[in-house]
Amino acid sequence: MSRRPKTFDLTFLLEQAQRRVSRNFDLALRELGASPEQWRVLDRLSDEEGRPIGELAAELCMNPPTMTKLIDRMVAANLVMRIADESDSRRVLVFITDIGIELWAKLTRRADSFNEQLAGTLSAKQIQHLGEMLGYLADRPS
Amino acid sequence: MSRRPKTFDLTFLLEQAQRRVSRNFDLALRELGASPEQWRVLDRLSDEEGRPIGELAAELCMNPPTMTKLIDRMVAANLVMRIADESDSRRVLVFITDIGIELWAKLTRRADSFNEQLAGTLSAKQIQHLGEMLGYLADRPS
DNA sequence: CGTATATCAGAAAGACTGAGATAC
DNA sequence: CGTATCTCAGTCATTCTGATATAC
Repeated sequence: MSRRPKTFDLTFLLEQAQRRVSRNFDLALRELGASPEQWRVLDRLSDEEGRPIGELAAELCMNPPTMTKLIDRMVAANLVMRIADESDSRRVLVFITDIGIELWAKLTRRADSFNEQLAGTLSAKQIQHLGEMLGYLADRPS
Repeated sequence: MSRRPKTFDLTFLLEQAQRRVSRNFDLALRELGASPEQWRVLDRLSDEEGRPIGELAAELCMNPPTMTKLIDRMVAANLVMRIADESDSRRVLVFITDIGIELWAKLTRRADSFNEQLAGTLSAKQIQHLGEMLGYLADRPS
C-alpha cells in the first residue's frame, strides 16, 4: 500500500520535468517547422561560421552518427549545407543557409518567450540556483 | 563572433542535464537488463497491485499506445502480466510477476546508489530546493 | 602504421497520429 | 447514443553498435 521509503529520486524528477517541459517545447517549435534539436544546431551555427560535425555532436551530447543523420535531414530541408574543410579534408564543416537564418530567428523568438513563460513566477535567485545545479549535474563525470 | 545575448535558457539546461545524466543511468540499468522506463513501470507495480495502462501512461507522461508497446515487451520478458479488470472490462490491469519483483529489487538498489552518487556534494538543502523547482517546472500547465 | 573524422548499415526503442474494437 | 479504454497500423526521428572510407 505505502511506497517504499526511497532514496531521493533525483533522476526521476529530472526525467519527469524534462519530459513534461519538452513536450510543450516540442509543440511550440514544431508549429514553426523544426524540432528542438534542429533549433539547437541552428543556434550554434547562427554566427554563420562553419563547424565540424563532431563538435556539434559533442556540444549537444550526441554520438556522431546521430548528428550525421540530423544534419542529413537539415540539409534536405535547406537549413544547412556541408562544405569540406580545406585545412583538414577529414572534416566536413556545416554552415547555416539563408533559409536557416530566417527559421532560426523565428524559432529563437518562440523559444525565448517559452523560456520566459517557463521561468514564470520563479525568482531570479531561484532561477540562478536552478541553473547552477543543473549545470553541476550535467558536468558530473560519473 | 559573440553569441547573442539570450534569454536565460532553462529549457536547454534541463535538456542537457537530463541527457547527460540519463545516458549514464541507462548504462547502469541496462547492465541488469532493463531500460529506465521499464524500471519506472516495475517500481509503480512493486506493491503487487494491478494498475490500468492509462494510469501508468499518465504517471510516466506517455501516450497510451506507447505504454501498450512498452507493456508488450515487458510481458514478453515475463516481467508483468495483463489481467482484465472484472469491474470494468474496458480496462486491463497490469501486475508485476515474481520475476519482475526480483529484477525490480536489483534495479532499485542500482538506481538508489546512482542517485546517491549523483547528488554527490550537493547539500541536503540544495537537493530539496532542486527537487522543489523541478517539481514546479513539471507541474506547469503551459 | 596508428589515430581521427565522418559516414554507412542495421537494429531497437520510442513517440505520434489516426483508426478500430469493446465496454461503459 | 456518446464517451472511455485499450489496441492496432503505420510512420518517423532518435539512439546505439559495429564496420567502412578517407585523411592526418
